[in-house]
Amino acid sequence: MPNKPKVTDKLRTSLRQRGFRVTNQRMLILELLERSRTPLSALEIHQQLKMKLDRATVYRVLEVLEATELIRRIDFRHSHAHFELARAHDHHHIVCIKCGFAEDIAGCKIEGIEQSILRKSRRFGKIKEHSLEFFGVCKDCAD
Amino acid sequence: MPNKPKVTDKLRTSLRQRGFRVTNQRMLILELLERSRTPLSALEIHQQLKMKLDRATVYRVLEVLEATELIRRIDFRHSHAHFELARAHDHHHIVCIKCGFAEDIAGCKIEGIEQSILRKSRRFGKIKEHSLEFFGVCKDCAD
DNA sequence: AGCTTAGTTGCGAAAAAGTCGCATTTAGGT
DNA sequence: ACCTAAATGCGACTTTTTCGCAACTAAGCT
Repeated sequence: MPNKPKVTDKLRTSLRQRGFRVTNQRMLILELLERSRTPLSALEIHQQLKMKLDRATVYRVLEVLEATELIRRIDFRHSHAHFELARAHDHHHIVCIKCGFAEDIAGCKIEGIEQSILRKSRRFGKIKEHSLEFFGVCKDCAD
Repeated sequence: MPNKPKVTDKLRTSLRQRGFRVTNQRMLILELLERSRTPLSALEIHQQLKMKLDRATVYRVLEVLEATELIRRIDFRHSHAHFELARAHDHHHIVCIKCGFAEDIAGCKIEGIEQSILRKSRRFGKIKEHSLEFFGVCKDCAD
């Protein structure tokens, strides 16, 4: 009975606020990322939505969604970016340097230190985002 | 009178320990990264050492130097990787999302929490590295 | 509901980033 | 000095990302 369509509502307001339009392609990608348990690459997004949108559009949509802070870009050191829905910034990732397996780490360890960083920086006045990833060896790959 | 050639000495031992050879190309890249005040991309490294080594070699050397933990890979969200000398892990970075300018942040905020992460993880037994980058807006780009 | 138009998309091309196979060269042990 | 496995250069190639432009469409206006 209560609200199901949370992400798409947020999409509407976030995009409109900044003069962006609400399009099918943007919906599709955002919903896909919402459903996904793991961060997805541009290629994975394109493959899962094949025939629905163009590869170039995937990149352009991801750019807009990132700019509106609806999604977040993540670096797994795989030579291509991954993206995930920007829920509350409440987790980080740990990635296996051998097999690439990635797992969430619950809890954000960073909030609170951003102010002290800005106080010390000569050149920066604002922090909008951060990324914290750990790289290790998963138990399957341990020798 | 005391030791000047620190990094190259470390290169010798680190490489030899793992059965890698000490080559000119590996020296050149490591020394370049040592001299550089900022992390460099593969392209920048290749350009600065042009005529001394091939583009493919740059990537292969970077892979080896990263594996031996002599250098570290950094993600500035620029769709290509950057690399810096792995001194003590004593700093992070802050990157302007508008102009790309990057600055060091002194002091590592992470050491100490890695153990608690491993205790909670089902799949990981070892953390070898982490990356912590902040993304904000530098004063020149503030509107 | 139709008109308008600026924002978006698809398409094709291309740039940028990274990888691979193979012949040649070289580090480092004997 | 010789031998051999490791590393490099070269060229081709794949993957990842970006771009220009014509066609399409969201959303404001009447």
